[in-house]
Amino acid sequence: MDFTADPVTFAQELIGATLLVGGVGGLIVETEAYDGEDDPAAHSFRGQTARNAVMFGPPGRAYVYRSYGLHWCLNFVCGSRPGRAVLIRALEPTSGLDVMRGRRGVEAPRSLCSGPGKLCQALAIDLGHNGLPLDAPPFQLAPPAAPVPVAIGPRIGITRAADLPWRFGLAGSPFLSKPFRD
DNA sequence: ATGACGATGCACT
DNA sequence: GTGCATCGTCATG
Repeated sequence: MDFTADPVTFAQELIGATLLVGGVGGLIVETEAYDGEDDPAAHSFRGQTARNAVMFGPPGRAYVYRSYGLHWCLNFVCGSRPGRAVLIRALEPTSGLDVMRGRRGVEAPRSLCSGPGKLCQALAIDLGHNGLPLDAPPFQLAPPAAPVPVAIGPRIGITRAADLPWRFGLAGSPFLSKPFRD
């Protein structure tokens, strides 16, 4: 995977890619792009801080942060300029289903990783993963085996720049955090 | 030192 | 569809 691609491009390229953490995970079916200091919704919009420092480091690392005081969210730092990242929002579980069921406390595969906080719980991602390279254990990342149909829509859960169509998903997938409007 | 506010998920109506 | 848990981070004083 080309981590130097800009986030809007990279977020689309990630749809259909395989993400495993410690052998547990699945196919990436939903992502969002965050485009640095030009993007009012990005954590890096107001410059570098202790929390978002990883976003200003080299691409190809994991940026992990806590959301609403209780969930973790996973991003892939990317691009040729600092402050860019792609939020991983949902997976189609393919490996380690029982492990994920145990961590999540739910049975239905479609409820295992259908949201940024859910997938971090299912893959046991926390602050300890912040800054780790994505091309080395415990991470395994592989591009899509074949081209996939990508749906496009506005990003979720933000108040600024909420109109930008920077959410991407596997068209028609039942594993999305929320369906796309056709 | 303090206060406002989330790149959410879940239970409940 | 609505309400709320829950706390780190950041801007402000």
